[in-house]
Amino acid sequence: MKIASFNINGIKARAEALGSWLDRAVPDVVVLQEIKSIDAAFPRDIFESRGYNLETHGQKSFNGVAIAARLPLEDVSRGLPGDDSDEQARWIEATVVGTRAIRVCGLYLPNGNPAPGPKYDYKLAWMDRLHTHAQTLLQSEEPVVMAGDYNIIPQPQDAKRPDAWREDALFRPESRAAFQRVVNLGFTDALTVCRPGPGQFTFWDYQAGAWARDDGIRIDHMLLSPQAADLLQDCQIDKQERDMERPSDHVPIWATFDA
DNA sequence: ATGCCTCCCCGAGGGAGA
Repeated sequence: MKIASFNINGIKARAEALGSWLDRAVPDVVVLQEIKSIDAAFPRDIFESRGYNLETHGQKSFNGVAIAARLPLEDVSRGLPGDDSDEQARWIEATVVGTRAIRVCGLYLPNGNPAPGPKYDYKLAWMDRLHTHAQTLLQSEEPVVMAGDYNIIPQPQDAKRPDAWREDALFRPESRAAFQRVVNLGFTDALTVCRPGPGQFTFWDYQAGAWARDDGIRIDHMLLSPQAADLLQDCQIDKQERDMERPSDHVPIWATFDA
């Protein structure tokens, strides 16, 4: 089973690039972030014309996540538990059953800039809720994949110029520690297992020729529960998508599983 | 490198992103 994550930075602006990537990558499951659309306006045909089932958790203008699969999406849940007053659409999860059932979570973790400030407080509070929910997911002792835009640069080697990010909400010590606390529950960062080493980026800013200079950061991740890690076959970043017509500023990351 | 783009809203120009 091939599971992919893609921050598309606007579903309406990315219909062509996304469809082209789906035809080449052919993921069995894909989670999307920053759809920037309400559910009713989502161009479902991108997926349904290719035989995918689709569940969206949209929001007007900002944020918004979705999950699509060529198999049925079971037990769909929207929203990260832990704060009923949180109206930002940043979490969706569903179970996909191949030869094994996998609980697939798609997440769009808050950016948090400027830091410090209320947006940074929201990011850290959201990560506390993620930690709590991740514990619940682990208790199932089933394969769980938490994939998405974490807005976290885990290590200095995950940025071309780490010094430029020292004060940024994506790289501040509190941010990285909160990410590490989730990993330390027993999750595996799929890319670091399959493709260890520096310079593997998933985001390049539109500005200042960042892509041309390969001035990127790795902020899109796939965290696997122990039961999912046991099934892991491969994990890669589809870097070439950044060179396509009207690209997102992120590229897809995917992993394959014996399931 | 505290924003040189691009997205969204809409029908101008501001908010948001990372």
